[in-house]
Amino acid sequence: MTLGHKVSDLYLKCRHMDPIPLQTSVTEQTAQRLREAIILGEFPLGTKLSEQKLADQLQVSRSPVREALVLLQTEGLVRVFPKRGTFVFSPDDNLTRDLCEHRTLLETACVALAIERNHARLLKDLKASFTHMQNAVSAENTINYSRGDLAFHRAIIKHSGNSSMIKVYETTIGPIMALRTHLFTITGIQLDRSMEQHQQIIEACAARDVGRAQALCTSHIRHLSDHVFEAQLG
Amino acid sequence: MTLGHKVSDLYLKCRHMDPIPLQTSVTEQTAQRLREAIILGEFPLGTKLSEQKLADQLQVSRSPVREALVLLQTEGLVRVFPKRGTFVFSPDDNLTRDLCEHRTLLETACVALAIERNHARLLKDLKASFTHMQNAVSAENTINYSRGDLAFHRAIIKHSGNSSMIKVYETTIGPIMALRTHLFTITGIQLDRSMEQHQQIIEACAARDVGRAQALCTSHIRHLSDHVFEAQLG
DNA sequence: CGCTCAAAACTACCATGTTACATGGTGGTG
DNA sequence: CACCACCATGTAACATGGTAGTTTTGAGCG
Repeated sequence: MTLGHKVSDLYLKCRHMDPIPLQTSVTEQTAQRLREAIILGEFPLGTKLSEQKLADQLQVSRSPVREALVLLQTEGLVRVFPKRGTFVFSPDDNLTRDLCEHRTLLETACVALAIERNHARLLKDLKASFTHMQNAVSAENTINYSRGDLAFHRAIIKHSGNSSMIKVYETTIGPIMALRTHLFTITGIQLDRSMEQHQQIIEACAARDVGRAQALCTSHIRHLSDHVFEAQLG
Repeated sequence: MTLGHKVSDLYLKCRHMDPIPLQTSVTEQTAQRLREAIILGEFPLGTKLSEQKLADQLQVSRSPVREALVLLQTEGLVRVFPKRGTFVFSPDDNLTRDLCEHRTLLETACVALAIERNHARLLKDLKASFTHMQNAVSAENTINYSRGDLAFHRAIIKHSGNSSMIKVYETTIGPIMALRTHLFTITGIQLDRSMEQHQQIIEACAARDVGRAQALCTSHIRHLSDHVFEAQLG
């Protein structure tokens, strides 16, 4: 279990929306480290998380851990049962369906807004993420590929300009990313097909073809959920 | 047997706290009380919340208060500035716009899903809420009117059947409701017009007219946001 | 009279201690 | 042998105390 990230690295990674994060509390650092750990699959889904163990590993007291777990619960990554313990979320069919349905709603709405409001910046970030993913594919680095993929979709949300949706997207995509990580470790993923889909989304955005971009996002997410269900992950 | 009661009896009573833990922690109780207080306008928007004061008022220690504030922060009701304090959220133009845009997205999506998936139950709850609001209007009880209004829109979300959207809706509508409460205290609201809008939404849902229901929800929310902007609340 | 700086008061933040609850095991009893 | 009450242990929930940082205010100085 490798929780030993550098705080500064994590801080840079989670800087998508913080308006004024001049000072970052231990609680937030702890939350970020745990978030990463769950998303990257270092804790198997459904396992119990001991506050004391986490506190020992992260070299902090239990208070920040507790508050971080409260945060992660609102993001759907863990489930807290009073007096019994905290567990990493474990998906069921319904939850996966709901999450993907919700993500589709958000991304289709945001891609329309982003094309309308921030066309240039959207394209810039999409292309940058795409290049990042290409490099990851060449290097066969699945972790970096995931990061690029995440950045790609975050760009769509971010450039919608809607702070509320940006915030919610993070809490929606967390469990999905954790699921996908699990998927990676079990079945792998069809990288070239995924790359093609992203490429098409970029083209549709470049052409300001909102309808096509939305359709592509929808099918892109559907591919993922189908994949999850095939693997019977939930 | 020397003792009066058998342990097994107690076990039966609290056997399995299945879907929702019936044991509610002090933290959640605290969060609920603070949530209500903010939404009902007991704390003016933007005011500073002292952990110690709140702990004294609520007769608990500071730990539950802290964790409750973390919760409320994720719901957008308060804003925590490390080492500086916790403040009730104060809206600006952009936030209000974003929240209403987001709420519109959720409600239009959910009303379509609800009509498709839970038509009967949707209508039942909508009508019940409507009756509740009518009674509140007769009694000139604005608090009850707010509750009914909230229940009305929650019904739409709930019967979409999407757990992820249900969860997010709460965190989206919290600040909006707080804003509306503020609006009430300042300018009042056109109750009859609002009632008419709700009535029309019910009719559209009854007729399974998805497009019309969505359009009505959109304009309903737009009325609210216009009202907020007119009052220059944010 | 206004400005600067420093000290004090306040506050959040984190650590530690205490209590209460849940769980697994064991011995006793029908 | 089976079942159930009791007990021990581990863990979470809550309380409290100490520390570091921020804001404020007031006194001294320009």
